[in-house]
Amino acid sequence: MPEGASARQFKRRAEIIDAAAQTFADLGYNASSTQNIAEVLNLRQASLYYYFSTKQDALREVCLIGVQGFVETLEEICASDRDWADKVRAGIRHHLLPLREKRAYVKVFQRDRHHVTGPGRKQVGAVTRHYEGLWQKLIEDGRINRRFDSRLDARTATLAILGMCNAASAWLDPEKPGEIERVAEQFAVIVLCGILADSGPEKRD
Amino acid sequence: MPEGASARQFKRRAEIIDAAAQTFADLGYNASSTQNIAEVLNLRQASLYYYFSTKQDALREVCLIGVQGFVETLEEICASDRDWADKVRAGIRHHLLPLREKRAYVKVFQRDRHHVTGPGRKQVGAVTRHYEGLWQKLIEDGRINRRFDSRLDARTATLAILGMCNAASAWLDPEKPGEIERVAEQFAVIVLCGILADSGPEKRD
Amino acid sequence: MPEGASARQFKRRAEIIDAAAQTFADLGYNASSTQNIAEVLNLRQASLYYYFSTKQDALREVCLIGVQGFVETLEEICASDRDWADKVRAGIRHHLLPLREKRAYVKVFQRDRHHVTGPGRKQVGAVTRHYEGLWQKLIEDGRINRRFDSRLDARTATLAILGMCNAASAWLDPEKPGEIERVAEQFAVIVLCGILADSGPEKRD
Amino acid sequence: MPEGASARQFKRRAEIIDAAAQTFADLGYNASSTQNIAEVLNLRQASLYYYFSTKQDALREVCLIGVQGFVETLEEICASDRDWADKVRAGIRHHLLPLREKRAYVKVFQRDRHHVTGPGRKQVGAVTRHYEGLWQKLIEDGRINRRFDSRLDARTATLAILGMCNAASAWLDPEKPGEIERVAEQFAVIVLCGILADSGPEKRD
DNA sequence: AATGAATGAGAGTTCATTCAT
DNA sequence: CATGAATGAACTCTCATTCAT
Repeated sequence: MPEGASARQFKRRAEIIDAAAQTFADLGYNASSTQNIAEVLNLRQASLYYYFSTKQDALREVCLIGVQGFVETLEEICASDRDWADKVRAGIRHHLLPLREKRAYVKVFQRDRHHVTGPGRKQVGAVTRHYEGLWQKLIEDGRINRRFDSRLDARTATLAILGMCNAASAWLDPEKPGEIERVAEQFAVIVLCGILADSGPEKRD
Repeated sequence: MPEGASARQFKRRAEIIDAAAQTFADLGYNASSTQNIAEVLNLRQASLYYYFSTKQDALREVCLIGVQGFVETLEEICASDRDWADKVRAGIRHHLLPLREKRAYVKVFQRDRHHVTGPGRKQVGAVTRHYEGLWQKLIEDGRINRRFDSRLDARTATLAILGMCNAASAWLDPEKPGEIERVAEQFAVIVLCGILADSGPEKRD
Repeated sequence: MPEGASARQFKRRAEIIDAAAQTFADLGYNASSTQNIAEVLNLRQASLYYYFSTKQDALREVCLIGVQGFVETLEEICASDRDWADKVRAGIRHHLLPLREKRAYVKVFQRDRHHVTGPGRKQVGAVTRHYEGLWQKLIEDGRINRRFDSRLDARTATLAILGMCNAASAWLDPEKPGEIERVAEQFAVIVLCGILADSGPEKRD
Repeated sequence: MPEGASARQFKRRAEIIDAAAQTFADLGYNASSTQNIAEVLNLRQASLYYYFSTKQDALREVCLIGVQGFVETLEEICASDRDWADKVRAGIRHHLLPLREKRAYVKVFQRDRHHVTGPGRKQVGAVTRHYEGLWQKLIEDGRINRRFDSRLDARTATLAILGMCNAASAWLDPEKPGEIERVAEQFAVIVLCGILADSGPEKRD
């Protein structure tokens, strides 16, 4: 059954890339040797090259999997007819959710994407810029529609939100049930309302 | 003039470490070769070892310079008798200000500190934890004193703020006059008040 | 044939260590570069590291092979019920015999053992001390049983004998048939009877 | 006073060479760095080159000092009208005596002389061969005159004696009063009479 | 008489990669 | 599929040596 064989192959390949992602996430791309990856898999170094042709290639693939879905999801959110505040809340939530299924990939993308060279570089860069652009447009639109504070600079706010969210991949424990949702909600509250308490009649700050 | 000689030595050494910081900041610690550093200085690679004994050592020194002052400054801010909101605002501001004078050092500290090994590792870790602890206490105290939102989890808020601020070292242009202050103020507004506009009588969110 | 493969591996590794032993014996450990070793084998220098992980490691292995058997053989000799003189004679003989099969290893052990560092150091030191101890006990016992001269200091005599024998690895030509046995016998005569001729009735010296 | 200055210079130079000898003796020539030597003297590395022009040069000088006197002393002994046994005894004694005043030099000569290259090599080799030749002649003459055992091979016996004596530089403690003389006497007894006890009427071995 | 600064050469070691099996 | 063996390139680090001061 060639199909079954192919499926098995496919799965094995995924395991290899998974090990690469894990290793890159733990040690960083440059500090990871192919030896490190092979050890995780109980494989000899040379055997890896049956699955990818270059360490660089593995990085590119890990990064691409790491961004996969971000753009589409955010586009859907933006296209929906929710309130802007809700869009931001959902945006944050869906920025963190992938940590559950592919934390290593996301982490590697965020930290090591700059080490992608060759043709993959542009691709990765383009996706990144596109994603940031979507966020920026979301903020900007919300501001123009007077839903967001008029003093805001959309780009700066975007980078603030993304900085906040990206850092989470370094400390958030995705195994802990409900943790991702909790953190996402906290982030959303901070971003939307700030940390100041509503202090009765007096306007804040 | 022995003093002049010693001062010259000191200055030269600073230049070397500066080049290391610059290189690490640009390429990342592991992707930086000592050769790269030497080229910046118009020096042969071997000559670097007259100034530091190990690439690791250079990293350690860069990282320590990179954190220098953060703790002290934040301690002063916390100890002052300002309002909590002002403390947070000042904290953010002084987290970004060092980017002006030693951006490379700060960036390296933030991104490559985990690659410090040996005795320096503990030192760097301790400072980092101390700094985070100060922030967390600041938030927590503000919350207990009902100045900050009671729904806040202090640790999560802390990591949110620091994530936001740290990311700035990757994109903020410290050469642009007033930029740091502008970004700091934007961050402060977001963190304190959120991005929502005050929309008249209706309470937000 | 996995067994054949394994045997081939084993043999190849032995060749590598052999080349290391040869090179160390010729130039001394510190004056031998891994390059030197590689040249003997018609291999690129980097390829050596497929077989051992460190030059130090190679030295350790060479040294251990160099001492291998000495202790066991001497123990057997001591345990036999020969006369003490015969034991000494046999001890000398079996100290020299290994030069035939593994001269380089023995030479390296004798001259460069002090350059073994790390965990191997203790091991090598222990074996050495054990071997010396056996000799010393042999001499001491012979003296106590009035077979050896009562004026002897066992430790000094031991070191005298070993010094004499060890030096042989520097000049004795083990290729020459019968040479080892000839030298061993000469040494035994000297050690046991001294060089003075029996001059009739008058006692010597 | 130029003479006083010159004398001081001379003395200083001797100190430098002394430090080199000490270091070579402790670590071996190849494992000794000029840095090691400088440390002993509380001097910077570069300063050494005021006193010798090359590490090789230092080795050559140390070696030459290490052999100095051996040939002359042995020649005198051979030329004297003592009995052959006495000559051997004196030869051994005067082979060990220099350990008292210049142990490091002797040790380096014995172990590292082969690392002398260039013009010094021949010189060192010639002295060595001359010294060995004197011993060999001494033994041979004794044998021809029926004072030494007729079964002896002079060359082998020579190398046996020298091996025994040379090894002493590795373990003999020259600080201990009387130790050198004691060891020399033990060696002489062994070499001349052997270790067997005189067992009454029955001839030994 | 000594030093600070620098350098060229080379050493040991690591590593991604290849290829025949 | 996987491995053993090998390699070229690069890297960090050491060291003897030089030279202006």
